[in-house]
Amino acid sequence: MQSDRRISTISTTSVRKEHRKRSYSNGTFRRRDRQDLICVICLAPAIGYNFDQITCESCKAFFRRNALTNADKFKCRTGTNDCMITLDTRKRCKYCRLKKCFDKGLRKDWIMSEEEKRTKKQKIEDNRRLRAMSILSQSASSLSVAPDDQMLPSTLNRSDDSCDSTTSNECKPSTDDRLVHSLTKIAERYRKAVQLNVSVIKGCTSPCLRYMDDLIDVLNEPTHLATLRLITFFKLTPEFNSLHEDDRLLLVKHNLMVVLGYHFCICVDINTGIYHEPDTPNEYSYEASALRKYSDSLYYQMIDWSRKLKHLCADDHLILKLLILIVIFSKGVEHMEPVLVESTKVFYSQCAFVDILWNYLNLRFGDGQASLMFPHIAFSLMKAYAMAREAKEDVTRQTSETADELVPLMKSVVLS
Amino acid sequence: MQSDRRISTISTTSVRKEHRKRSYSNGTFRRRDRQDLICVICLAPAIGYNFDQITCESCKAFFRRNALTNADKFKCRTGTNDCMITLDTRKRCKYCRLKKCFDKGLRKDWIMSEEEKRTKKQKIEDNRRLRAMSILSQSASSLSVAPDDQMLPSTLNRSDDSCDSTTSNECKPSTDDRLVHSLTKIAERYRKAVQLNVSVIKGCTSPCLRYMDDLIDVLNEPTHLATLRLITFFKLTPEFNSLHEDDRLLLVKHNLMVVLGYHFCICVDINTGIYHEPDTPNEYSYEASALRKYSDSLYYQMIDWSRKLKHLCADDHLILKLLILIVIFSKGVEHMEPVLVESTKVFYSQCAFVDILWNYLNLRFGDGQASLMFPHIAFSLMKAYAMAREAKEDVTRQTSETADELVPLMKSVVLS
DNA sequence: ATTTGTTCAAATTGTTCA
DNA sequence: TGAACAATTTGAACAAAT
Ligand SMILES: [Zn+2]
Ligand SMILES: [Zn+2]
Ligand SMILES: [Zn+2]
Ligand SMILES: [Zn+2]
Repeated sequence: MQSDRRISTISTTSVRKEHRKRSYSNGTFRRRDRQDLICVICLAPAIGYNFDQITCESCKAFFRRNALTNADKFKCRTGTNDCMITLDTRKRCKYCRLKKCFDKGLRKDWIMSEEEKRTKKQKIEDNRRLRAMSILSQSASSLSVAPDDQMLPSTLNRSDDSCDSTTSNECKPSTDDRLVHSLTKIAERYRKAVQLNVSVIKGCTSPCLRYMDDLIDVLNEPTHLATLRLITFFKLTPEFNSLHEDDRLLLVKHNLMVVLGYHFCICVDINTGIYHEPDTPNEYSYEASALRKYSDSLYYQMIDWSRKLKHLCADDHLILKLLILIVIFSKGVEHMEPVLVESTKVFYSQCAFVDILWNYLNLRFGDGQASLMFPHIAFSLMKAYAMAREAKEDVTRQTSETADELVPLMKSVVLS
Repeated sequence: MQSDRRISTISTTSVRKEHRKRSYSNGTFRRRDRQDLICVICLAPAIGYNFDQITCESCKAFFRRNALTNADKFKCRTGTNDCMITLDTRKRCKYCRLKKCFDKGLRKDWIMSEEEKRTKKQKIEDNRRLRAMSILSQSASSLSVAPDDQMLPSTLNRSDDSCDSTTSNECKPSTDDRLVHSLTKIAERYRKAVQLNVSVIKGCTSPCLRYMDDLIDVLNEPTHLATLRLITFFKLTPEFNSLHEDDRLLLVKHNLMVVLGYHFCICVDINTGIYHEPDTPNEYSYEASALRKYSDSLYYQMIDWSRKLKHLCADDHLILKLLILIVIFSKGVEHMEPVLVESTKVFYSQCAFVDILWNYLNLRFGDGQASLMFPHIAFSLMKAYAMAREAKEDVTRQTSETADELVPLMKSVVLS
């Protein structure tokens, strides 16, 4: 009101700000206006704000293309430097069109720099990969099994358990029962996860080896199937499925490669060198040596690591499945730059499964064994992370040209 | 309303506007219309707007060719000055055809002037050359090496940069480590760049001199290869590759000739007078005296300059490579008319490499030496720019007739 | 040989999509 | 928001008629 006299300089700025505020703070206002917006440059029907002013698509593109080029690149065609710019005339004088853009307050500093463009591109690619993991977001009920919402009873928050040895036997069977129940659930979920994801490759009735020609095939077939199954396994695990979606994506992205190592250990038979998902009699088997497609080094490391791990846990798949759950809840083993939304929840979930493992080890191998085994398990875990990183590097190196052939989900998993 | 008296111009304009509006404000209308447009001049099927009216191709060409010629060049064939102009009759009376063009509102001021035509032609030629440098635009990843995106840690802002592998002592070795790391990267990139561009001329197994007949050959063979390698070198340098494309092109266009001087210094052996890219045992050598093809004067200057520079930097190629990087980020040493889009970024990149050079000189020759050497380096640089300009003049002079024989990329580089 | 007509190349501009 | 695509509009170059 009192700014009437300051139109030329001040008002443009404040009007611009006003626009901004209105357009961003009040969605309905903006939407209502949408229908009859007109471009401040050429008066054509406009689509919304571009570079801080309401413009049509073409003026938006024109500005983006020309605002950063040298001012003296254009010359007014009429020599007046004041050509009228309308829908009809906007093509006639580039100089005046651009001048009007600046006069009307289109901001060239909003045009993305190369740097920003690259960042954005990267982000888009990331998102594309995350979206490939959208099965993570689909509701568990879509898995056509009744999802058991029941979190496993953590034996952690036990006023009882702390008195483990002190308090006597009456509370002990209760704890064991709970443990067995938890373990049963976990085994059950894994089984379901396997069943729910069947190979698209025509099965075979009798045991049958399938040879892999190159790394892409390894990744797109057995590893992809394993990934689907593992993700389903996690989705069937309420502690995981109840996490914030961003966290689920992040945890999978960062840990699944390691998980795949443990899964390999579940599937591989060291003696025969055959890789086969247990309890899937009609599915193909693969040669463990297909891992050579990553690199010979990785293959030998994986075999060696698997042998040791199998020995350590007496080839008890339940332990491996627990380790898988523990791994998937890991954060920060590698540097996990983006922070988790609910990192505490993730941490406690992991603790719960560590606790279950601890108790199971003591139950299975005798009291006190867990504490003896944990250091080895931890060491094995470190090794698994190292191999996962190496495997990713192998993939990155080998598929730099052919990354497109990877199914999108696997891109998310195996590329950095 | 008050413009009644100006019928002839205004009315055509408003009619035109009507056309325009209809055709542009309604996409479907326009598209449907495009099929059966008819020329306002001869009623033949038309293609779209030409000089502001819908015309056929031939009337468009006719108008372009004749509208700017003297009006009285033509006379009406029938003397009526009102011949009917149709598809069949349009050829009969040029006078009336042209008259109808003006009557219908074709605008002769939309025909490009000679000046504009020349500008456009120049632009096309420029673009053709730029496209010859399209290797600058191709993504670095297409170079089939993993592009290391890692900018060199400027020792300028030494705050973070997690001590990569050295958990060692204090700050000093960390800085040195970073320096060594940067230098290693640079040498590595140069090496890769050389490897990635191999001569198309059949190599030789044993050292073998290749004689140059004339300047064109010099430019098209060894200089072209050197150019390709240097451009690749820059592309492998993230600080360069992340610049705005326009800037990359501009920097190369303006600085590459100077860079080629430093590259010559890397390749030449003053004592033997042989020019040979280091570490390419199977490639031809050339006589340094091939520079006489530019001019004797330039040859002597180059040899003298190279000798001094080699002496100054103890023939340390790493220093020369650093100088090359510093040069490519130069702006305004010569008058660089068009302003860079991201000139600040360019400036800081250059500073980073100057910094690296400074530290390297102190490291290699002893603390405090850098400040003693820099004036000489700066003087040498001035000389290099002077020679580059002279070389360009030599080329322009000598190839004025035969410029077509130059490979396009070299045209961009050596023709001002 | 000139004029006319057609086809082509190129830049610019506009639109759609994610 | 930009990328990628499609359309428009210009002159050049060539082919065809006068
Ligand atoms: Zn507009
Ligand atoms: Zn103008
Ligand atoms: Zn016509
Ligand atoms: Zn006539």
